[in-house]
Amino acid sequence: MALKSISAPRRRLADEVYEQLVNAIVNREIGPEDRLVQEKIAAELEISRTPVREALLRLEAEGVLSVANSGGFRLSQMSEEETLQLYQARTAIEGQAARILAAHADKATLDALRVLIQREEALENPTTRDYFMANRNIHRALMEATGNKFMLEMFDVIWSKARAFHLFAAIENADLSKSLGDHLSLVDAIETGDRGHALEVLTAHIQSGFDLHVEGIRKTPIST
Amino acid sequence: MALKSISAPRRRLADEVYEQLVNAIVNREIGPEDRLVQEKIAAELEISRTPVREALLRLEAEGVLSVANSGGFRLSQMSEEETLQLYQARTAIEGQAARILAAHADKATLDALRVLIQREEALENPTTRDYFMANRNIHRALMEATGNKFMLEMFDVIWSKARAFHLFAAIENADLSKSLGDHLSLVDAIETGDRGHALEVLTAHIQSGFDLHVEGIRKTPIST
DNA sequence: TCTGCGTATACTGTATACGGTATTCAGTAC
DNA sequence: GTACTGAATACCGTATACAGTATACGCAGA
Repeated sequence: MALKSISAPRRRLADEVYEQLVNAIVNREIGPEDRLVQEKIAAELEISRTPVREALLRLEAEGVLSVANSGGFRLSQMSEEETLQLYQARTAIEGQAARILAAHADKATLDALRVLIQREEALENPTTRDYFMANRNIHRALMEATGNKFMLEMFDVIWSKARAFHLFAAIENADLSKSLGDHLSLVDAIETGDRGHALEVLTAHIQSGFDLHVEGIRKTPIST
Repeated sequence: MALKSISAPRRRLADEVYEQLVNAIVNREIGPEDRLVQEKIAAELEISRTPVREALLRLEAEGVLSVANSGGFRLSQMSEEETLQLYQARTAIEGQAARILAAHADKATLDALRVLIQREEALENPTTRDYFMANRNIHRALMEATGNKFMLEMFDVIWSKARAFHLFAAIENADLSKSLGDHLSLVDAIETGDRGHALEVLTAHIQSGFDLHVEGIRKTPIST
């Protein structure tokens, strides 16, 4: 019979709290000055402390929050050095994906990627957030094409941090708007089947995003 | 004054439970047939369900456990396909580390690595677990040398899974014993300063571990 | 013996209660 | 005014209590 698994796959209140917190952080409703206290949040949401605690602990484990000296949690701040490291990590994951695709991907997969890229890049009156999402969707599609669930997980972890710390965003704004079509040439590089080449092009692509990010602050290449 | 910070940095009961569970899994005291139920574990450890629940949920998030159909948690099984993917992920992280080191590392760092490798490989009457730990320590030292905390985190995630699922172990047994000195040549490859070369040598090293692993089962290269 | 339904129970998620610890603040001595 | 001490309090971690849900089991009817 066709009626299987309507069940939302185990929805916990903690998940809800988690999402609300992430949204609040992304929308700048929670600033670096705010102290997040279990009881306060629980009262605000009119639930008990238990799920709130779970959500906060999860965010702490992910490195988004850290314990404040006087109780409660604070947004962790990401230093410039750490930003660099996050870009390096991105290169590790996405670069390997490019290598895998260069070696394995068939034409149909690559063409599907091209279609998706063109769709995502066709933005009208885009906000910064739209740019972020489009860029993320494109890069995530590349990851999905490899079919590697662990690497996809890591991709999501990295981009969650980016979102929480408002990275990969302002940058990509400039990037996407002025170098539209860049993503298509990534696919071209993959299609050559040359793993090394695909890796270098992907690395350069991410590097250019990073360069825009630190422009005027300092000049350090990501891996090279 | 010299009396600073005795404080154990926030020890929670949940951490304790978590460790005990991981140990039990690694030591095969928990098999794929066992069902892990919050109340049972809590009773066994003579604590309440709250910290137990937290630990179980964490292990679920890490993919080590999954919910059993009739309540409780089970060990998740890793398929051969997933094993391949884990090796690919390993290549992504450690390969990028090799690239970074090839570009940046100074001689002192590399020499320190060489010393560590020789120390770790000097095993007497080693068990499989000893092999695993030595191999892990060596590879982890490479990661630490890059100074990238995100990549180090991902390394730990990958190797935790490996430990929980008893991977990277039997394999490395043969690997280490018969190709002692392989790790030193990794450092040599890095010292050439050629990023591409370093990456390829590292990839080949991991590939050979994987090949041993699936030998006689099937032949699929990791990324190529 | 097999099918189907109803009840028991097993286990979870959420709420609440309790006890401890660390920070803060006020009061007192200098 | 400054420095120290002690009480108040704010917050957390753990235990326990409660309620809902899904699986298992037994019994009635064929």
